[in-house]
Amino acid sequence: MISFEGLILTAGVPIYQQIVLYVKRGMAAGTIVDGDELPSRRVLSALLGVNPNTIQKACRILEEEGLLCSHAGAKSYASVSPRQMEQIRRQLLQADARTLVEAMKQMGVTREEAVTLITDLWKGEEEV
Amino acid sequence: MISFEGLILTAGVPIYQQIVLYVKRGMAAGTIVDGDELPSRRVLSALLGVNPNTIQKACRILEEEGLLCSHAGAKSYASVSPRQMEQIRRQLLQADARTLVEAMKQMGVTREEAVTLITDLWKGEEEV
Amino acid sequence: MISFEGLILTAGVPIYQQIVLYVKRGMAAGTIVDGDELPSRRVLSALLGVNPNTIQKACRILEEEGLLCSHAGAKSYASVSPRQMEQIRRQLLQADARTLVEAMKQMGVTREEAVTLITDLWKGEEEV
Amino acid sequence: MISFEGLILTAGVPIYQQIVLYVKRGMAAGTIVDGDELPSRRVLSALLGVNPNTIQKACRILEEEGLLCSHAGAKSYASVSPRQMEQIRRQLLQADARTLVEAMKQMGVTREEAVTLITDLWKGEEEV
DNA sequence: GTGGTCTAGACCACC
DNA sequence: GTGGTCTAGACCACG
Repeated sequence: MISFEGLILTAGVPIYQQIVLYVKRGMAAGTIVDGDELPSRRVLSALLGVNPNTIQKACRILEEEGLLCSHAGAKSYASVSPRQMEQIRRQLLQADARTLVEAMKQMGVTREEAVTLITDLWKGEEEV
Repeated sequence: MISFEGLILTAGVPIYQQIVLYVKRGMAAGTIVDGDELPSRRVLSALLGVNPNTIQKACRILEEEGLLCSHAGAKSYASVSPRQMEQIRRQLLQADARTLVEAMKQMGVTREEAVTLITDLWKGEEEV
Repeated sequence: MISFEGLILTAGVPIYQQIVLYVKRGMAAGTIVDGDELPSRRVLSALLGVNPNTIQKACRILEEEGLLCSHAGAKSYASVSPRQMEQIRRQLLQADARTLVEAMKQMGVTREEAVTLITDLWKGEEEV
Repeated sequence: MISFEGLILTAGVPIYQQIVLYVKRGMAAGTIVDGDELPSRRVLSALLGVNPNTIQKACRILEEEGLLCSHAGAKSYASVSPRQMEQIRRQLLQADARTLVEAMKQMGVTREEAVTLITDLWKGEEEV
């Protein structure tokens, strides 16, 4: 069963997108593997405190991308091949890193400063 | 005069937020300093290819945060003290870095791998 | 025993409604008369390839309208008086005809054109 | 401006489908021609007493079928070629007539009886 | 119990 | 003012 404990919803960005991204990142990390069972719409909606319809939209998108397999009346399962996993991982890493680099450069931060900032934050979070 | 040449609008996220963030990052970088003049609503609207109302909304937000000083019928000027600049810089850097670290960790990326990814991307962009 | 051979399920409209309508039309046609036995839930479910719950819902509606008489653990029988049959027949015919006339008129079809269309289609189906 | 006065919403069938069908029938009848302006979402929603989102869904479907042309911030216009009009007309007429013939046959009505029913109803409505 | 759809109301970007 | 999107709640068919 896929766990959504680590998902912290942020205001201002569409909820269904956050759910889709969370699942994709889990697949990229290997936390979510092929055949994993997804909690039902109702359970997930209660767990995240959002409307079942919002969950449904996220699931529909994942299904259209071939990452989720769901049939009426039956449970839903993750459907991700090693090839897809690798592709997702690369895409997400590139997108995240690129966003940060763009922001840093625009703020006049040097590469060394950026790396220091990242490593410091990384260590700080590990202590928590 | 504040330049908006580096602003590349991304689809999916509110335009006025992108404008606000662009100005804030410029202030954090020192590119935009206290007293800098903002292009008129009309000019900016034409420059970015967006609706004047959208520009107006971004300006209103910046004004409410005390980062823009505008009087009716007159030009608008950046209003940022060294103390504000430092605060904005720290906030934005922390936010961006934290977002990346969270994403990387969720995807099971090690610190070394993340740093390598960042530095590589940084160099690659410099060549462009 | 009531036959359901002629029932062709259409997607998009609730199945239980289609079943109810099929039975009513059979009563209006005299194909289904008072005392006729209904196949069991299980058999009907298998015959139509539908969930037993859906069959159950259709039966409940017919029962509430007094057109079906079923006792726990026993078979179900059609319960329709000549008066009811005539009423159902008139209602359904009027409803169907009215729907068509409305549609035709809205599309600017003349009465002659409509009659020709109907008779042609009628003959065409008889050949099949 | 396209008029929706003749649209009477029926319960049990999706509202957006009824709206789509109404527009198509208008095109088939020549009542709605290429370039005709559609009332705004808000106006239509108030006129029909339904949610603007329901109107939006109907419009989206019409747009996907190439029968409506709408741009953000601008009015929406019907977009139907003579060829499309003829095609729609044929499809709708066939569908409506076929539905009626099936129903009538199932109820054991003869062709003559059906035609009489239709013509009588047609005259009756004309008097109204 | 499951997933899927329809209607509803609020918000956003744009003219 | 316009069209477009997101979230919400109720309902349906199904296993």
